[in-house]
Parts: sequence; structure tokens; C-alpha cells
Amino acid sequence: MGRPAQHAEATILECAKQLSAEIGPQNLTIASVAERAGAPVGSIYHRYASRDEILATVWLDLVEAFQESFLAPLSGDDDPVEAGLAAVSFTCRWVRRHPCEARLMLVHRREDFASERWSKSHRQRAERLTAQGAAGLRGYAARLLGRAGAAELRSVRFMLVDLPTAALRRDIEAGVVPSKSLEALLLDTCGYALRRNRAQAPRAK
Amino acid sequence: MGRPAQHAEATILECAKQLSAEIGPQNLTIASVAERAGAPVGSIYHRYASRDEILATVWLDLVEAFQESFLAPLSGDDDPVEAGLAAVSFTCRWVRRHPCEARLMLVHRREDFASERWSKSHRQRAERLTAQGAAGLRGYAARLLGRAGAAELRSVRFMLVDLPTAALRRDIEAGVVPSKSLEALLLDTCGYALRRNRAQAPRAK
DNA sequence: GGGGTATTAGAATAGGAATTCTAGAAAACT
DNA sequence: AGTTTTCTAGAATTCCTATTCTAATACCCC
Repeated sequence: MGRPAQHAEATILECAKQLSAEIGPQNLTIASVAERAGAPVGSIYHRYASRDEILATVWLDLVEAFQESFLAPLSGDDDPVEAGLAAVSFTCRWVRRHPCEARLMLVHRREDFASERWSKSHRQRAERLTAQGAAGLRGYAARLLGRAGAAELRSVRFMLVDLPTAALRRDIEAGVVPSKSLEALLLDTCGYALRRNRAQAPRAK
Repeated sequence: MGRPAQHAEATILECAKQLSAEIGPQNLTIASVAERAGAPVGSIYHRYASRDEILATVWLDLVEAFQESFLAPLSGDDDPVEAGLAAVSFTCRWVRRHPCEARLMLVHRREDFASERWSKSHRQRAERLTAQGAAGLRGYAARLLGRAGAAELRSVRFMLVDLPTAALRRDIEAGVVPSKSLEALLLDTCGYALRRNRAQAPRAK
């Protein structure tokens, strides 16, 4: 019942996402979203309580989707080094396939999405996400290194998250698709680090 | 002649720098700088034409100082792999010694300092800086790889700049001093990548 | 001891953008 | 046909902060 919606929430979010990728989430104005979506600002506020909520939704949807696929290969039963490389490969492919999303995730940070002002429910969603990510990495650390303490978690995060980020960010920021040779260097480097760390790990049973 | 200054420019800049590190340059307000410096806003505008100019000065001073020291070891005549590792080590030490500055350089980006709105002179200073950095890296690429094309520059930048950034950023952001073991992992990884790349380079004479 | 000048002070102004508000419109239900 | 409910519209409001402005100060030099 009631008047049917003329502007879908999905459309609005999509516009907000694209615009954020183009001009940076810091610079996103409700007016610009409205213009791009062809909707009046009132209609946007009818669906979302605030700009912060829109930004939170864009970010959380994005990271949730990415993280789930990223973590999947890590929990298999194969050789942990192969699994780690699969995750890194996935990141490379994902970046290629989703340039807009890659920009948001690699060149911007959560705080650019006003995360300090998120409502409790968004904060919780973010915490859950962080916890899931940490859990996935910890499980992987246990498989690769035999232990999953703070130091192991940090090593694994460096190799599987920070290293790919470092390799890809610059090109993404410049709007360029990362070259195959850079990806090769990245994978090779990750492979080395993974093997070296495994070798140095205290031999688990 | 004239009334002597009660508030030094250096003090104002220092306050702006500290505050930026604490709350992020995006959130820096002139009022907050004035408060911290114990000066009225008018006195700040008497010295700096705008907020953008203050931010530009903070960023450029910082990056200039860092970059000069960072590039120094790269242009020596020693083994290029050692030279590269020296530069990375320098970054680690610098981060340890300058936590406030490290925050600004590693967790924030130039655009957070309003670089799109910088005046021509600040832009030029930034360009010069970028050019110097690129030149330094290109020279190093020539020594390590025998060539200094776009691909070589990118590899070198990944190994000497992006990789350390990625390794250290997370801790810096959390306000933690990066652990020795992480630094060791970083150096080891860089060392591997440098050697591998050198080995694969077309044998220069 | 008066003029000239750089600085201090902080109140007033201005502009940009988020958010609110009031009317009106378009279905669905009865 | 009237009522209810949900949405559209966009103008008006509010907030926040950069920037401007005017007056007052303090020191140097003559």
C-alpha cells in the first residue's frame, strides 16, 4: 500500500558508490547523489537517515562481499602456501573486475566513510566484519605456522593483505589496471614470504 | 619596526602538524590550531593566507625532509641490493623516531591535505618533489636492473616505497611502534624481491 | 612623545552542505 | 469516492567553519 517508489534504494546506493569512487567519499554530497540518481534530496532522506548511513552502507556492503570471497580459499585443506597464493590471486582478479570498488577499498580508508560517526548498528556490523577477518586469518596462521598468536596474525596479514594492497593501490589510484608483470612480482614475493615463514615456524606436530 | 611577533610561525606550524596527526588533516580547523597555539585566529591569518596553505606547508616540509634522507643511500656506489635495504631500514628507523610525522605520511595521503586546492607555488613544490623522487628511483632502477623504463620504475617503487608503507602503516595507525619482527620480515621480503628482480634483469654490460 | 608599522584580538560575515519541513501526488484498500 | 499510507519535491533552516574586518596594541625610529 502507499505510493510506489520511483527511486530504488539500490539505485541510490549505486550512485553514491560510483560518486564516492570518483570524487572520494569525503567529498560526497547528498545533493550530488540526488542529482546523479535523478531524485530529490527529500527522497534520499526518506530512505536513509543521514549521509553517514549511506557511506556506512556503501563501505560495509563492499567489504563484506570482498572479504567473504577472499577468506574462502584460506580455510581449505590444501597446501597453505597454495591457499595463500589463491587468496592473493583472487584479490588481483577482483581488482581487475571491479575497478570502482577497488578504488573505494584500496585507495580510501574506513574513516573516509565517516566511520567515527556511524550508529551503533553500523559499528557492530563493522566489528563483526573485523572479527571475521581476524578469525579467518588466525585460522590460516595456525595452518601455515602452527601457531596463531598476535605475531603470527600480523605476519599473515602482512603477506596476504598489506602486500597486495601495496602492490595494487598505486595503479588503482591512477585509474590504471595493474599490469600482469606487477601481479607476477606480487605473487612471487608473497610466495617467497609464505614459504620462508613456514620454514621458520616452530615445527608443529 | 612594528610590534614584535608573539607567536612564531614555527609554533603555529608545529601545532598544526601535531593536531593533524592526532585528528587527521581533514579535520583540522583554524580555531583548533589557534587554541593549541594560544593565538587568536587573526594572528594565524596574518601569517598564512588560508587553511590550505598551512596544510600544504606541513605536508611539503615533511615529505621534503623525509625524501631527501630516504633517497641518499640509493645513489651510492655500493651493491644496489644493500643500498635498497639501507633505504628501507632508514624508513623503519625514521618511523620509530618520528611517530607523529610517520602518521601524517603513512596513514594520510596528500589529498587529505587539500592538495587539489593548493596554490600554484605549492603545486610546483609538490611537482618538484615528485620529480626528484622519481629521478632518484629511476637512477636506482638503472643500477639495479640495468634499465629505467616505466616497468622498472614501478618495480622499484613497489619494493622500496609501497612495501614498507604497507608493512608499517597498520601499526602506525594503531599508534603502536612496529615490532622488530615485522621489520625483519619486511627487510627479508624486500631483500628477496630486490635480488630476484636483479637476477631476472636483462644482463647489463 | 609622535608617527609608522607589524601584530594581536576576536567579533562579524559568508558560504557550503546536511538536515528538516510542508505540500502535494500516487497508489492501495474499503 | 474517500481514506490511508508511502513517496516525491524542493524550499527553508541550521550548523559549522573559513575568512574578513575593524579596532586596539606595542614597539622602532625620528
